[in-house]
Amino acid sequence: MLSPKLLRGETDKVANNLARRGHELDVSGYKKLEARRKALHMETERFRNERNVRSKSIGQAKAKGEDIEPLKAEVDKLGERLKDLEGDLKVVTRELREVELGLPNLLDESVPDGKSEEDNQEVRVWGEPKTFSFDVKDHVDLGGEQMDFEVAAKITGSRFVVLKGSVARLHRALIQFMLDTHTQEHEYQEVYVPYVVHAGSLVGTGQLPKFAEDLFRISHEQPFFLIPTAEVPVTNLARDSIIEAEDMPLKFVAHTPCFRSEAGAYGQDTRGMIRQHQFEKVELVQIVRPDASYEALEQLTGQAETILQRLNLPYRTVILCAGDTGFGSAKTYDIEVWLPSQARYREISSCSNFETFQARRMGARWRNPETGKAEVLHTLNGSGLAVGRTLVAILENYQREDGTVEVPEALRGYMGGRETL
RNA sequence: GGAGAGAUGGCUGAGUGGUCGAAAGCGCUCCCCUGCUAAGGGAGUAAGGGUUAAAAGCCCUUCGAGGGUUCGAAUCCCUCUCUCUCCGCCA
Repeated sequence: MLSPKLLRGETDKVANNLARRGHELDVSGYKKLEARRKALHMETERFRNERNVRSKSIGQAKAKGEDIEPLKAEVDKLGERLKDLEGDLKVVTRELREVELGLPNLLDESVPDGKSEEDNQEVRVWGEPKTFSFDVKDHVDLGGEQMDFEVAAKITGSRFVVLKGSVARLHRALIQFMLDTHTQEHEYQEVYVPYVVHAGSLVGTGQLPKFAEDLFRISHEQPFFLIPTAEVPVTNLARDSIIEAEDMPLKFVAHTPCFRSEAGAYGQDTRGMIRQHQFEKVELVQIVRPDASYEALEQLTGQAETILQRLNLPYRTVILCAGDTGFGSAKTYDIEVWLPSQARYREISSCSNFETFQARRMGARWRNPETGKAEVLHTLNGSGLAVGRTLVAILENYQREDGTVEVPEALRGYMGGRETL
């Protein structure tokens, strides 16, 4: 959510920034609504004041033993009008909040213009796409019987997978390796969190109210959802709280499954493990002082890249252009790993600075020692990394001519010393 | 699942219809005193919003959430959520 003050005070400026994303803010509609809210608000306050003052005088009159009946009747009438006003104000406030919750974040100045993925800018490239002297197979062929989409479809449906044997173990090894690296070398605290969250948490991180169709909703009575990313429960750790400056930055890493309905992705990446309804991810989250968030974004992105470097997987990092930057993000780097079967880079991590966008929705603040006040903090997150896609990248990049796959050196300790899958 | 207790400011914790945005303590800030591994005294200290060029001041809202009673609710009633204790069940 944007600062209501900023939105009110500099509506046109905000509209211009949002236009870079292709989001059109209805300025006159917003201004009209806001003007109505303000008028109602002031009128309501006036009536409340009147009521409070008079009620107090009734109390005093009663204490003196005076007749208070006529006074009561008078204030009673006032109360009726007040009730109407409060009702109207509530409706308008709710409408306005709906509008505010639907607005994406402001973009950082360093975000390049552009409409789509094609306008993203390469920031750096690491490693070189390996050349193969034979026809490369994709991960589905390489996984063979140990990557079973058919049985998963029987159990559940499309976009699920069953992993077996050494592929299942490699999958688990990747999780361990990522968690160990981030906790031991990058000083993240490992956390275990709920995979089911209520709507408030999703509003906090920005998935709701706008992107409900991307989520799996469970339970009929209570609005519970499966998490689409660990970002939701982990960032919400700071919900409704005030963090002391000396405790910052808070750095959390969590491994969780992620569940996405992938509505609207029909026909995309239907083969293999690239796009699944359920996948594992190791997620990095930082809760930081506002003046430190951009430094933290660079750090966090670099930490995610470390994993690919250790696995010796070629990748590149791009900065997302205005049109491709996610709803809540002010600035996002995507890390893309090289997939030989597709002969192109594919997203494996997305690292974003949300500035105050999520914190404001969540009520997450920190105590600024300079002002002594509780102020809205900044949140960031990034995949470190998407486990399923990392598995895909390993299978494809480490394949041999005979269809076997070499185990990356960094993972052998997690694989009982095996050198081949 | 059954029975009971509770939810108050950064924290602990008083407060059962008006003078309570709320005692006290802790913490924090400032000042005074003191010279020795410290302590003592005083003052201030909830958040959000409106009015303002800004501040002061004034006003509104907020005592888990939502609804209700009342001229007036932290305080009474209803619903919900969460926490704790005991019993039952259980990975």
